[in-house]
Amino acid sequence: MATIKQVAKRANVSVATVSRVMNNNGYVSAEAREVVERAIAELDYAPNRVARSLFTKTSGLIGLIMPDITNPFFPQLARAIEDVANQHGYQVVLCNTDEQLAKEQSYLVALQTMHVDGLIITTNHSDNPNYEKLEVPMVALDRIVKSGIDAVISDGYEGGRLAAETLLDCGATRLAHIGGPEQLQTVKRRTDGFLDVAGDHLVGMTHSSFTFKEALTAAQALFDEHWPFDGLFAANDVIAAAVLQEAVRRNVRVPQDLQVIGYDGIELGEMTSPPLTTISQPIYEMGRRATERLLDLIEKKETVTKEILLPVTLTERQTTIRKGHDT
Amino acid sequence: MATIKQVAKRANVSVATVSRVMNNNGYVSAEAREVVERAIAELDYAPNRVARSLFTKTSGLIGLIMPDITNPFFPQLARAIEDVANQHGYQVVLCNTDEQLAKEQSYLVALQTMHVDGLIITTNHSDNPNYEKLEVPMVALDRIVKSGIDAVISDGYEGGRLAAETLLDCGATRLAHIGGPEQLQTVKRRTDGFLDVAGDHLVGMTHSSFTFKEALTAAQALFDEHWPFDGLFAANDVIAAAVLQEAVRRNVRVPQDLQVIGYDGIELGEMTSPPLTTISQPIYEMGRRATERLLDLIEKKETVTKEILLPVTLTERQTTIRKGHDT
DNA sequence: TTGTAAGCGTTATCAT
DNA sequence: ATGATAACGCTTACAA
Repeated sequence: MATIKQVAKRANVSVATVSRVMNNNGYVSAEAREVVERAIAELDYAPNRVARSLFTKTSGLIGLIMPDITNPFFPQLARAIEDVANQHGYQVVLCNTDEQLAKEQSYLVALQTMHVDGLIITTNHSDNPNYEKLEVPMVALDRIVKSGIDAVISDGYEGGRLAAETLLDCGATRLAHIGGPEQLQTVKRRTDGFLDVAGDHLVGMTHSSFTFKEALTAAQALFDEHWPFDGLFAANDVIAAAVLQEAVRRNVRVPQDLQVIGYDGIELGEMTSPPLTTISQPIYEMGRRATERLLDLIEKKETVTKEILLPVTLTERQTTIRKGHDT
Repeated sequence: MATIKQVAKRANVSVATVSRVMNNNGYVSAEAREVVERAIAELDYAPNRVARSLFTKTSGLIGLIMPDITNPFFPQLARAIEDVANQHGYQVVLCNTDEQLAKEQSYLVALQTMHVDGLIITTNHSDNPNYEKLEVPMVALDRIVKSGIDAVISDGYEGGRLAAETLLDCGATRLAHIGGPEQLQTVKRRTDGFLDVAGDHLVGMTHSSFTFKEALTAAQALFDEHWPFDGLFAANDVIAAAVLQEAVRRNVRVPQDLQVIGYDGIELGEMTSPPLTTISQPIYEMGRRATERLLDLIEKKETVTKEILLPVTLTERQTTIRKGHDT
């Protein structure tokens, strides 16, 4: 790799001039610009970002901290983040924490020492003190944060309500629910919204992690203990898929005997049989907004902290039966 | 963030001494070491990796170039790569190319100028000339590469054979196949293996991209034009899921009327109804091996190029019916 | 055993 | 309009 010095030499100018034409600042004559540009092209020169970083204290790097990219909710988020980062000339460093504080800490110092320009955090410990003393711009994504950290989330409470309303609307009268991990605030809101609308119609409920295996166990338990019910809301699409599978195993017909609504709107929902009705979060957009917000924080030095709340929508597929209804 | 200079001052030694204790090289007295370590602790000092990079010409960064993290095959791979990278003190930079050459190029220069220590490439253009002139260690993953680039792949040809053998073993006599994108060498091998064993039993075949939507269209066409068949091999699990969905739409019972085998062994296969029998690639292990190989290239300066071929296995779930058989 | 200083490739200040 | 040069924070000869 050529250096700025070699370019300068070849162009018969000083490194300062080369730097000026590259960064388009300061005065530089037309002729100078031309020779320099030729030299750059000839040497196939690209400035060393490490050296530049050392001086400017910016790296063009964004740290992305998530529990596990393998969880099907996160790839879309990561994609959105990487897309807009890339459009703005940033790269993203992927970190999987498995929600372990220790891993998170160690990533944090690694990222800090490599001078990342910003952080996007989709992890739970965002209320832990380490974040505050970090002097790096950051935004929390799909996580609620107490302190003055920016956040973008979608409206889980409304999503839960919408699920219950839809089920009722579709003629279900005996409702069941499988909630997510109880320590996840954003997920708990879905349950809260659902419960508030379901009221007395609720006949059974349990909780599960977001792994398919555990979801299957939870679904089995729910069927064992609370069947019959004719409408079920799952806290995410993976859990809903488990319910669907358990239903066929028990010869429960979906949607005729049991209507099911999932949550998230990940691609998996299209692939189940039958395709899953679900409450869709605007996943890609959440990632996009979070990144745009982060870039504002970085580049415009914005200082007021903001919380962005995005709406969710009902995606009707074939695990519910819409009946005619007023309104 | 404290600097080495501040540490030196506080410890009353030179920066060289501080550097020596941090890197554990050169002579340093016990007392010196102690004061320095105390100073480091007190100042909460961590060395600036950018500055270190500038000198050492290594960044601790690995570039991961993939088509699209959103494609369900890749997250597991990414996870494996990130895991082992992290265990060895490296971070990974995620790049989505959508198989577009232009994007790939621009990532390549970005990564190069930031001095990544190595590259893992799961993309198609790996035979393009840009890679060769890059002087960065790299390994191709799930891609076959002509030139002298290391690669880790799994045995697609054998996988295809295994699928056909299994279907035949399970009593299927009229076989169908949906292949993947034809330009993907590793995917084409699955088809080759399948066809070689299926022989005259093949009654119909088509191709599809790996998006669910297109797979559904392909499945419909296959049913329309070639039904009846009683054994189907899909080039990946997403396509198989589409087949399953189309089968229920047509009241074709799986596995009684039609047995289905997918390919990849992604989690999706557990979530379909019924759960999908599939040819599993050792996805995590592929990522692991690729990264370990890359680290060898980086750290041990290995120079002979190697191709690592991993075996695939049959994962029997419920879309096939194993009959008793000899051997 | 320890310190001084050069150098890594940039950018920006200050002369000229 | 251009060129020297200090500085960014670190590592490593080389000297002491």
